[in-house]
Order: sequence, then structure tokens, then C-alpha cells
Amino acid sequence: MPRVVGQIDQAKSEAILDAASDVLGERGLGASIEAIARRAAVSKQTIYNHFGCKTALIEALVARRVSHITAPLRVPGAAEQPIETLTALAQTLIEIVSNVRAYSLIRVTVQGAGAMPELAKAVFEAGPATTRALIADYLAAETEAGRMAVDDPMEAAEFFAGMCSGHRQFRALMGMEVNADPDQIAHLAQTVAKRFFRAYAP
Amino acid sequence: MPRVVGQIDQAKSEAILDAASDVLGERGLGASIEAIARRAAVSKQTIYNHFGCKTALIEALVARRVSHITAPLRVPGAAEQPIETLTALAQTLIEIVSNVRAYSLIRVTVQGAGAMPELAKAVFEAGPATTRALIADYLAAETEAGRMAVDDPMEAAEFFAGMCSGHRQFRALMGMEVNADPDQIAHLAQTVAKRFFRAYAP
DNA sequence: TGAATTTTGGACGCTTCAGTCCATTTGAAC
DNA sequence: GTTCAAATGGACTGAAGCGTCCAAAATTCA
Repeated sequence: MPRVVGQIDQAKSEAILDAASDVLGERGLGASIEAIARRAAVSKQTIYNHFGCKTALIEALVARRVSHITAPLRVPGAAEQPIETLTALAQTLIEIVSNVRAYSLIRVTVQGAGAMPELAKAVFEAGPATTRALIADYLAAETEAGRMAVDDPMEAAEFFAGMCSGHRQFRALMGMEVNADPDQIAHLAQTVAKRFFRAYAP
Repeated sequence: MPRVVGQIDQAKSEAILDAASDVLGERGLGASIEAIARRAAVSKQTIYNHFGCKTALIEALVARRVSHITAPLRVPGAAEQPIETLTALAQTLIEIVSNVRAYSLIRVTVQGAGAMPELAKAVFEAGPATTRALIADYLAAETEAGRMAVDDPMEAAEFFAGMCSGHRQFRALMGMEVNADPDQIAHLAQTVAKRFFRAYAP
């Protein structure tokens, strides 16, 4: 029998999305399908076979990244002291926000915010909103346990996340260099945790 | 004598920049010169007479806005208690960050970050960087006076600014709705000031 | 009114890009 | 080796947009 229907190459789809991520990150939403095809070492027509149109390609791209966005953020076991957990959380958040490369997709979303607001919302829900909810839950639990005194966990979580991102987020969005020295990030994370804990100690 | 050289209409330049600001904010960097001309009720050629090319128009636009960015932020007299000053500062910062409309230009800058990194840097210097320096100076002065205990003013200023912006900045960049209820902003500003002061009290 | 200059608006050339078409080639399953 | 879907690549259409050109109209100053 002949080749089966649906033999469409899954790995090729991935390769196309990888290439699209790169090229769009470099040149923005205006990047041409042809440029993406070249980068993926694939013909333009193949991209249309896989995704149908440019918008669908971008949606697929965002959807794929979105599913990984909050993966690194996990709240450790409650056995530790709040300040240790807060430090670990801060460290992870700062690392995310310092990774300029990860921002290429977000920059694409910002560009497309006017034309496709759903994407912007999806990214926001998957990223910042989920993160804040995670942190808020943790703070509520610590407050329950009497180790902290957080009256409004959501608000406090936003403060915490804001302290971690600071200008780094802005700089990353602007495509500017961000200091990603591990030692400095570690030190910054400790300071955030210390000051935040002081602000919300029982 | 005939019409003088340089009779080129200054008010018309302003009108063009206003229109460009609107249209670019709505449709992004991809907006056409023709659309801007229509909005400004001016012919396309006139835009080229005034600015030469699209890039120059955008540079002029950014330069104009940049000169106003930090205007609203002033550090009040030191006669007040830190917590009052901090509340006022937070209030202003939150208002800025909640103004979605003001972000249209920044969104344009984010889009163009790849093609014209100088613009991104200029906006950053005029906005966040200047703001942080102002706040840091204030914190240093209060520490000098023994009313606060800020060991690293720049870092602390970044925490303060981060607490104020939180997700609002991200949402504004994404073109999403931002809660701009004056009462809530006032309440948020008070909370930021209270918690920040607690984190850095002597 | 008249001279110098800007503004207008429409046409034009040029380039880029999305998306389509199609003849040919490739490659997996049998 | 046969079969048939998928992939290729190159040509093509149509739409948009930047920037230019130009002749006619409007505007300002004397």
C-alpha cells in the first residue's frame, strides 16, 4: 500500500515552528514566510501545507511556547523556611525575566496585540497570571501556618513578581542587554526575598 | 518680498506627529504613511516635506514624547513623612503605568527595537532609568536623614518601581485593559508605600 | 496684485510579501 | 518495484506600501 494519509511530518512541523520562532524574534512580525521557510530548510508551500496561513502559524507558535512558559516555576515543599522558598522563587523569576531570547515571542505578541488580542491574552494568562496565582497560593499557605502575615495574597504576589522583574522585563522587551550574571542574580534573589519577607513578616 | 524660506508650518508638523502617534498606536509600526496623512488631514507629500522619510518621522515622534515622559514625576519637599512621599510617588508611577494610551508609543518602540535600537535606548533612558535615579536619590536622602535604612538605593528604587508597575506594565504593553479606577489606584499606592517602608524602615 | 513657497492630490515605479498553482521529485509502506 | 501522499521549487497574481514626480491651487509677505 501507498503512503498513509496524515503522514505529514510532525518533526517538520516542529522544525518550522523553531525556525519561525527564530526569524520572527529577529525581524518581528513583518518577517516573511519565505525567510522562515529558508531557515527551516523547507519549501514555502510546505509551510502552507502544515499551517494554512501566516496567522495560524503564529497562533501555533504562541500556543506551543505558552505551554512551556510556567514550567520552570514550582513551589518547593513547605518544609523550608519562607525566606528560602522565596529566594528560590525569586531566583527562578529573575532568570526567566533575564532571558532576552525567551522574549522574542513576547515581542511578537506585543506587535500583534492590535491585530490578534486573543494571543496577548493567552500569553498573559499562561505567564504572569499563572505565576501570580502560584505565588499567591504559597503566601496564603504560609500565612495560614503563621510564618507570614499576608493580608492580600494576590496583591502581595504582584509586588513580589514586580520586585523580581523590575526594569529587566522592560529592557528585555526593548531588546536591550540584560545583566544575567548568575552571581548577581543569586544575590538579587536573596535581597528580594529578604526585603519582601520583612515587609510581610508576622 | 515673497514668502520666507522656512515658512514650513510648525503647527502642521505637530498635527502630523499627533496623527502619527494615534495611527501608529492603533495599527503598529506597519501603519502606512497614507493613513497618517489622512488622519492629519494633510497630503502624503507634505509629510515627506516635513520629515523626509518614515524612519525620521518615527524618530521625531519618539523624541517629542520622550521629552514629556518623566515630567509628571516630581519628588515633593522633604518636609513630609517618608510614607507620604512614597505614597505620592507610587500614585504617580501607577497612574503612568495604567495609562494604556501612553503605551502606544512604547509598543511602537518595542516593535522597532530590532531595526532601531537607539530609539529603544532613548525611551528607556528617558523613562524608567530617569525615574529610578530620582527615586534612588530620594531614598538616599531619607537614609542620610535617618528616616529610612536603604543600603542600596538604586536596587531599592527598582523594587519600588517594580511593585508599582507589577503586571500593569505588561498588560498595557499587550494592549489589554488596565484597571484605572482612581480609588483603587490610591489604595494600591498606599499599600505599596506601607509595605516598602516596612521593608526598609530603620 | 505679484512673487516665492508650500500644499495638494493623483499618478507612477518599484519592491516586498501573502497566498496559489503545478509539474516534478521524494520517500514510506507494501 | 509500485503506489500515492507529501515535499519541492519556481513561476505567478494581486495587494500594499514607500518614496518620487509634477502641475495646479493655496498661502503668505511685500
